[in-house]
Amino acid sequence: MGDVSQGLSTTSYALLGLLALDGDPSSSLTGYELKQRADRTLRFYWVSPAMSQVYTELERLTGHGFVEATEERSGRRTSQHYRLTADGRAELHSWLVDADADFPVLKHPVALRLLMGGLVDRERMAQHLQRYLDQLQERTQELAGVRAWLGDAEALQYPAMVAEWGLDYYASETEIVTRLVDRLATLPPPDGSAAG
Amino acid sequence: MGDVSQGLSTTSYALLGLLALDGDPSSSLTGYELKQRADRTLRFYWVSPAMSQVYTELERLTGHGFVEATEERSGRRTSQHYRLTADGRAELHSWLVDADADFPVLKHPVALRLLMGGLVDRERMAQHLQRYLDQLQERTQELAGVRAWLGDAEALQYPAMVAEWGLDYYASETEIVTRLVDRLATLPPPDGSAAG
DNA sequence: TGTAGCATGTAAGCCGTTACATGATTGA
DNA sequence: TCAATCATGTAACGGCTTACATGCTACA
Repeated sequence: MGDVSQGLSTTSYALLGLLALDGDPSSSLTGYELKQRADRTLRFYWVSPAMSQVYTELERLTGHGFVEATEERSGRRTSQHYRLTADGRAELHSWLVDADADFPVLKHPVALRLLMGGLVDRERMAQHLQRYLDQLQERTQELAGVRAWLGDAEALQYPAMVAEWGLDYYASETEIVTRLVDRLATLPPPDGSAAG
Repeated sequence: MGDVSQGLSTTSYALLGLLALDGDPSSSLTGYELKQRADRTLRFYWVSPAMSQVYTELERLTGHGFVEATEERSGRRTSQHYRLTADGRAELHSWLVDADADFPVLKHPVALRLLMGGLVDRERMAQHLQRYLDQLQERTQELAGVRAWLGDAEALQYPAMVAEWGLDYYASETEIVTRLVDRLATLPPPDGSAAG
């Protein structure tokens, strides 16, 4: 049973986790609903996979026996509802317990541009950072909405903790970038290196 | 010439940027050296591509005319040294100026596990977080080394800024996670939800 | 003599995206 | 009746990794 324990991608486990988190154990979700859950939480500190990827993963997980589908019908429209199996729950549990979590990977296009700040004028770099600050604010509001929606129920205390972690992170990032903008403004003149 | 301006991946631009940053404009790097530069800086806020990927990108960039290779020979060993072309510099510049930078993507396996913290016992989660704190400290030391190595030369002030950004981020993350560990310790009992 | 580092590549394959294709249901 | 949302998939392809393969050079 447990011999395929290393075969799943992290995204697979993430989706398995979303199914496990969804209230009572007998509840089931469509691929579409799962994608919505992912958009709501997963995307802030992992990725929200594309719809097509969600369906692909659900099929893979079904093949492993970690989820099972039941076809439901309303009118002439059928949809697959997926539910975590006991095997799936065990697999998820052993992943949570065993695996050495990788160090987080940050793909930060803004930092990447700042690295090469010497190639463009300061104003332009400041604009990039300013735009990033705006985006950070948007994101913060979105995540604050998620946090509020999670409420204070004990069943959701871990998701709530993660959401707060994200909010703390955004706050810190906002501070850092604000300081960077100030610092850019008081930088010594760029000595004309911007030319090719 | 400029009609392929949207064709490069961010990693390509990152490598182009490393070539541009490498001291005097006439300097050139081997793929191997470029990979070392990437390991030193890029990996903290982007990714350090695999060797094979570095060579692939260099070939692609050569095809676009953004870098050019010269074969150098020492003993009976030959190696390709790559240098940014004027076109490459222009391409990089227009990317720095034009492109709307994407919002950063964070792939955070530790946060992902904490999300499902309710499925395992608190001790286990605390151990994950503690291990993450240790890794953060290692990373901080590595990045502090990079920051020191960059020095205070004006030519490297932007890379230095980015390194400091990273250090601030690690410091903030360390604080947040430390608080989380404390909070886990004082959490109400897990009410036995860990069973299947 | 042998190992670590320098240096370059090819092949296979996974993960994930975008684009495309289809059709039902709800509500304005 | 039209648009938005629900719902499900396939095809093509890009980016990146691991594993494999090769050979030189410096040094202990």
